Amino acid sequence: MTGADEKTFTIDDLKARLSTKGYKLTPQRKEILQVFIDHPDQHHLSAEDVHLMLRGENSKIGLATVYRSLELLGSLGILLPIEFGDGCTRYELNTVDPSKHRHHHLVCLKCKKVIEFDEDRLDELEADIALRSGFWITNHEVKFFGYCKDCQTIDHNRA
Amino acid sequence: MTGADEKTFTIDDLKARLSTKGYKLTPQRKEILQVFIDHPDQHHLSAEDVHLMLRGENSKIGLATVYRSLELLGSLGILLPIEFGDGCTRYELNTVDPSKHRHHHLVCLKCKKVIEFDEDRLDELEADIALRSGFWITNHEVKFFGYCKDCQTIDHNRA
DNA sequence: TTTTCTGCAAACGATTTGCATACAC
DNA sequence: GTGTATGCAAATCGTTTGCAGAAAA
Repeated sequence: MTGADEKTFTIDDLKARLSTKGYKLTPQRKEILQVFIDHPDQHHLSAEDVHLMLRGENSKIGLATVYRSLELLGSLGILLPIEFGDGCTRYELNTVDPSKHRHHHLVCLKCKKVIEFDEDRLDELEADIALRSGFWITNHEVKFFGYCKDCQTIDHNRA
Repeated sequence: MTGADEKTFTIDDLKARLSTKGYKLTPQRKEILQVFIDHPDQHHLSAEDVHLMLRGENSKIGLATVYRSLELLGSLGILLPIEFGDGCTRYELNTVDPSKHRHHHLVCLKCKKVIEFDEDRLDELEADIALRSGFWITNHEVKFFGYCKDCQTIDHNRA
């Protein structure tokens, strides 16, 4: 559902952004970005997800390094953090063109399944809000909550 | 900014919803709902916020009970959970009319300030998504992230 | 060489849970 | 009375941090 051919970040981009801010290009930071590049289908990776995937590839990276690197890549605008209320912060690869950021998440309250939508109709609203609030808006996030086809049973009150 | 005169839930509503599901109306559950009713200005209360407020009012309620009750009131549709990425789940009082749920949150990435907006333009999009996905959508959540007037300094990369 | 980065383990903070008692129904 | 709810304390889980050694620049 999400366009898989939008331009995202490369290892060279990582190198450039790191050095601009005085950070170093380490193998661990490359490995982590590579995980996101190599798995365009698996967005929404948590620190533990990334850690397990790298360990599975013979990396001996530490979990703390994964946490630190995910936060760093987030602050560099290479990854975007997202919260689905499942108790951990997840990340997805950002796109180079900020106007291409926009997609929605549709979350099933019962099975926790997450579906993505590319479409966005909030640019006008964002402009209004920026104007009225004086905020410099850098991103927005839309989530719809409900029950997917499979989970639409009689009682929706108890998982 | 949020309409303060929209109809929200009362203790009687709580009683009704609890008994429908076989839950008991306890003084603790009443106290907690009352906190939200008594402080329409202070939305976004965390479990610890509620606990401290009640302790300040001579209640001897336990923190675990606050957590359990907030989740219960959430599952009854009386409260709505929200996440602002500050490390804890917060709740706000729901409105009786589900079409009145809609408001946005504008979050400053630097000072963590949260501003609310009533306006919503997503009904049409929600209908589209429901139709295409087969989801039964019960709520949606929109957050804009950026930097408030006070925090618009030169370097936005480090808090 | 100099400073940043890493891995480990311990610390941390929010939330959950086990259990005996207390209470709503 | 009976089963649910509470309070407490201990346990849990995701995440952060201190520190000594390793490695970019």
